[in-house]
Parts: sequence; C-alpha cells; structure tokens
Amino acid sequence: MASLGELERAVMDLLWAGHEAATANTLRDLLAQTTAAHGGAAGHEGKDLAVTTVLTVLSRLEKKGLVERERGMRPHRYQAVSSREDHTAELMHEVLGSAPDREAVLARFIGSVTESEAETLRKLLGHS
Amino acid sequence: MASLGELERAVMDLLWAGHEAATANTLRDLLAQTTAAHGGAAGHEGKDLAVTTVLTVLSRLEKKGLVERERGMRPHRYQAVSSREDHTAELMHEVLGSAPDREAVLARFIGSVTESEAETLRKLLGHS
DNA sequence: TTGAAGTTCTACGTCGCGTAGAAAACAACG
DNA sequence: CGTTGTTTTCTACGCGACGTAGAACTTCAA
Repeated sequence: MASLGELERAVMDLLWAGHEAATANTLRDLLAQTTAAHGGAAGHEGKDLAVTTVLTVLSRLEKKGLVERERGMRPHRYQAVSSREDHTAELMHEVLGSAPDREAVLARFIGSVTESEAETLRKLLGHS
Repeated sequence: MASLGELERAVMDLLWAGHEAATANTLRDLLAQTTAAHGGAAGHEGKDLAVTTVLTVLSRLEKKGLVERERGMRPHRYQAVSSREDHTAELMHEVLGSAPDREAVLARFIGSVTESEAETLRKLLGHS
C-alpha cells in the first residue's frame, strides 16, 4: 500500500519541500503550487486543478499515513508526516523485507551504487 | 510500472523458485502449484484457479518483462527473466533513484538494517 | 479424424487514482 | 442575525490495473 499516483507524488513533493522548514501548508498554497508544478510537467499543460481535487488527494494521502492535518486552525494545515528521505528509506526496507534472502539482495544492491555512494556507506558502517 | 498484484506475485514466487535450477515451467506445473500456494494463503481457501487465469497472469507478467516464454516447444515454457534477488535489488534502486538526495536516503536506510546485514555490507564494501 | 491440452481473445467486477460538482460548515462583515 | 466568500465533506465518474474466467481457435497424439 505504498505506491503513489502522479498527482499524489506532486503534492507530496511540495509537502516534503516544506518538511524541513516545518512549514504549515494551507490548501490555497498547495493549490497554487500544485497547479504550477503539476501543470508545468509534461502532458499536463495549462491544466488548472480544482480545489476539491487537491483536497481529495490530501485526504487520500492522510489515509495512507503520509500526511498529517491539523484540524484546529480554520484553514487546516497540511504537512508531511516524515521527510522524503525517511519515507524513501522506509520504502526500500519494505521492498527488501519481502525477500527471503535479504543478504543476497543487499549484495546485488551495493553492486550497483556509485563509488561516491559506496564511500558514504563505508563511512556510515565504519565503526562496528 | 513495477508493482505486482497478489496473484502475479504468487506466480512469480514459483518461477523464481525454479530460476536457479533453470527449470522450464509448463502451464500445468504452474497451475497445480499456484492453486496450492495461492489457494492455501489466507482469504483464498479452496479457490481453484482456471487455466486461463494463470495464462492471463503469465501474459501480463511477460508484458512487464518479468517472464520469458519459450514459444518453440508446444507446451510453452515459462521462466523468470531474472532471479528474485536481482529483481528486488533493482526495485530498491528504482525507489532510491527517485530521490534527490540519494546519500541521505542511504544513511537512513543503513541506519535500520540488522547487525548481521551491516556486517555483510562491510565485507562487500571493504576494500575499495 | 477426433479429442484432449494449450493458447488467444475478449470481458466483467473491483479497486486505486485523477478529477471535480454539490452541498454543508464556517468565518467575517454589515 | 443574514448574506457572502472560503473551506471542508460527500459523492461520483472515467480509466487503467488486476483477479478471474468463458469462448473459440490451434496443435499434438492416438
């Protein structure tokens, strides 16, 4: 239950962008930004999204546990539950988790990371 | 375009099981095994699958590039294109690939692998 | 030739997702 | 308090993916 649709991803991108800054996003902000980002992408030229469309997507993302909504304030505030990096790492674990031979998968996996990434990994694993 | 449905996964599990042994799978084999494995799972008790059902799934998996079909022999032979481990590792790369800050994701990722897996990674990364 | 096994084509129901209208809830203003 | 503009909820349609399978065509063996 992890994969995102195109619009869902566009919205998450916005929310993730504001995650570090702990930005409280209102629907209006998101609508404007989403219309720009999503509409600007290939195949979606000039497509002005309806307010309810973004709302629906936000609700679905909330149900999926990716978005948290503060209902206290009147224009509700929407924000990503976790950072993009955390989410992606978690996704990787989900993918890996479904494998019987995790170590074999890891072997293949690190066989195709860039050298700089391998270096990063060495540093992070360094001190046992 | 990577995620698999429940039945698709069940079939892939069978094909992956035979991948190492380079086993050539006929439809009959798969039908029998799938009915056992899939039907035995939770929520699918005693569900006897139709031959065409498995065939359809195999066709879809073929279209997705996960299954290869030898059309030479009369009962066609079906087999997984790559091992489960390779496929899973590739999936992990797909997930990782969509991240702007790959190294940050990797940091989170290795932060939550088991110690034995970390050990394996150290070995694999050991000598640059 | 005939029949069983295998394969192709087509299709239906469900569900997730993009999309949005209708209506209800609400806040602010006169 | 009633009118009005904003925000949220409810409901729904179309499409594509997937589980499921019937109907019909192909092929091989007896």
